[in-house]
Amino acid sequence: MEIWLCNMISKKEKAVLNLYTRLMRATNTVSEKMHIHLRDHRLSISQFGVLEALFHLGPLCQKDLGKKILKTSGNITLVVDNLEKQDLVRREKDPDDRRRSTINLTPRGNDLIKKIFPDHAATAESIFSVLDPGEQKQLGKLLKKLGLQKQSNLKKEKHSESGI
Amino acid sequence: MEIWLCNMISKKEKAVLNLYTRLMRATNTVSEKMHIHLRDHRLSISQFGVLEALFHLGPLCQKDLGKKILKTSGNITLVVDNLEKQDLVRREKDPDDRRRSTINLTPRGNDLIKKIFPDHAATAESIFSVLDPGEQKQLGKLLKKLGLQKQSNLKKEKHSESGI
DNA sequence: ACTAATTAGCTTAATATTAAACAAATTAAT
DNA sequence: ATTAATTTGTTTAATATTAAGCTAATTAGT
Repeated sequence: MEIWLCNMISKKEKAVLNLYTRLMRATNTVSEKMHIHLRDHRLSISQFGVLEALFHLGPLCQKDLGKKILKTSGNITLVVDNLEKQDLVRREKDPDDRRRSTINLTPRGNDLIKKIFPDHAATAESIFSVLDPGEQKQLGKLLKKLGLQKQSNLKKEKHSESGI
Repeated sequence: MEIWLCNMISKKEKAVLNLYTRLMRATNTVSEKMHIHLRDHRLSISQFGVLEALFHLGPLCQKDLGKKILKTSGNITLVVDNLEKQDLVRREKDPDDRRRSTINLTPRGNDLIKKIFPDHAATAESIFSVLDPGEQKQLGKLLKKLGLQKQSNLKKEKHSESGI
């Protein structure tokens, strides 16, 4: 069962692939759980991400929202469209730069996110409670290192926004 | 900017949300990089996952493939359909259980995965090389703990009163 | 044997996501 | 000032994904 590995990849690469798998599985587990309570409010993860970002950071343009929730601009257009249909956010033309619109929470959107955010936080705490505080801190440190890598390490990128 | 946190969530919850964000960002960074070289072969991550699973584990039924690459059964049906169209895998009726079909790699599929797998492994190694071996081991341990949690920790109902 | 429950896979409908091409507005270069 | 390059957001087309419901096949309980 393991013989094929010998002539294709090194032991080191095998260990790293295992690590990759674990990262994907952990993320999958966590995302699924985080998604459960959002479904009760008919919010996708992206929609929640937008509401949360606006709630925490105040009004943002779509570009910044995209950077925040790690989605493409076309996707943000749709997410904001759908949130606008539900009267949770409102586009407002930026007078200083007429390419931009500023996305604002409506009172309804503000109420909603204020209402469900504590649940969101409690869910996250419950999920990560399998790790003790020291482990959580350590995990955070390692994930930060991993997430901060720049695309330029490998191949070319499409739109290199600095923050991600 | 931080005042709102005080009366909504605890410091502990805030730390955990930060950890959650880092997990998502790290996964996003890693996935994007892993995806780059697959695009050159016109494979989605799911498609590659199926080929890789078959390559490593031998023929599998769709249920097992779903467990392996963490996708729903309906999705597996489509992924296998598309791979079959490209003559990379082949469904074979299981004579012992006629509900099942066994998914096999075709020679073409076998050649492809054999050809691109080393690149895949090398990419993974490059991505995770920002962590030293000790850190990688530690990260693996923590992610395993996180990924192994069972749904039963939280609420497991699929749809609540609202029905969606 | 008969019925009920479960399982595997498929289908359908709705949504999500991306990539690519595009228009309009802004900024930089000369 | 005029042109070229960049940026922001939208549109479009293709694919991905899930949830829910469905059929057929199998298994378990009686």
